[in-house]
Amino acid sequence: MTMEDGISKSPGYCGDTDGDYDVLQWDTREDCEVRQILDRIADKWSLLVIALLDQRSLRFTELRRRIDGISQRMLARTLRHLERDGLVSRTVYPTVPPRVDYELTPLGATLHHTIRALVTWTEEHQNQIAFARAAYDARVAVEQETADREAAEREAIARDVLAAGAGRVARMPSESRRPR
Amino acid sequence: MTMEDGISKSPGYCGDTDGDYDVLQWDTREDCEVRQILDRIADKWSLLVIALLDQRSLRFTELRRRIDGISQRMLARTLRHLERDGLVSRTVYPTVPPRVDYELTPLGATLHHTIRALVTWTEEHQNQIAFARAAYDARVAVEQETADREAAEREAIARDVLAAGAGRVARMPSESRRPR
DNA sequence: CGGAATCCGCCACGATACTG
DNA sequence: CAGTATCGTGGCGGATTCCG
Repeated sequence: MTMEDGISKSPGYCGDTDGDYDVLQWDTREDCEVRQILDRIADKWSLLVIALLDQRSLRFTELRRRIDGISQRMLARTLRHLERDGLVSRTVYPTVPPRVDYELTPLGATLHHTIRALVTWTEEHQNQIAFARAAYDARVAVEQETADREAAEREAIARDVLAAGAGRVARMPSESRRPR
Repeated sequence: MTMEDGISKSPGYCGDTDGDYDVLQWDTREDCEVRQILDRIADKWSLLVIALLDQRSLRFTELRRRIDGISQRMLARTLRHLERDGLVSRTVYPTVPPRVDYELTPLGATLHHTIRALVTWTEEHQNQIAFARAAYDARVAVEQETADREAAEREAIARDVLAAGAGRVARMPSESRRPR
């Protein structure tokens, strides 16, 4: 049992939830527990699993087939994490072909609403984001191009000066300049 | 310009947002754009930056100091990603000590509510999760222990059998079986 | 079928140093 | 001050194999 990943034995509270927290101090308490939990539930696969488990309980292979990009290792890991966090429950039927069902716990069900909100936001704004990205990329590309041109120009000038400085006549080698 | 990370030039749509999407098919369209955006905004630092930028605009160093765990590299990267996605805007004041302000765009402001919801959920349920984890860990520890004991027992039996077999005729080793 | 264990590539992230 | 460039490393995640 290598334990491989960062499952800490001791939760180690760092700040209680007394309800007196301030939005402006939210950042300070960030790297305690909230951050960790957030990273866990918002990771690559957890969102998917929770979303799929919302309506009905599913078996391991069913989940595997529905998610499609996931490896059995990652699915097992994700499910164990979610089970550990009390978000999904695991029930084993000791039949001849072993069968294991996963379903959302009440706690997991409450999370689902929040997750849906996030996903919905993403869906609703993905075109805006795509547009913003395209604009940004275009702007960067232009800047890059002009920077390249200017750099080439400077280089050509430097070459010219050097050539003129180097002994003898040396006619303008500016012909070697490569406009792009 | 190494481009280092996965900033793809071409967005590459894979499913339009025609409003006719079904919750049950949400999983299938997962690995297209939504997943990518989700990973971006829910990553380790973006949430923090957006949360901090909610009320007022901040300079680079101000953000750096407030987040505290972050390296200048990650902050720069995060800010550029958010800028690219059109969630924060960057304004440069060409003063003698250069000054750069970051603030949320309207789009970024809309995201803030959703993020707050997620964080709030986490804050409200972190004790439940901690409890579930403790219970899970305890259960696993117990199972682990019993498994170890049984393994040791089996090993002892195996040793007995081998010793009996090595020593000539070997009387029925079934006596060494430990009924449980 | 439902995993656990092992090996391994790769890249995300952090620390450091340099630029404008 | 506000970054970029370079390097080193831990761990995430995939492929494979074995077990109950």
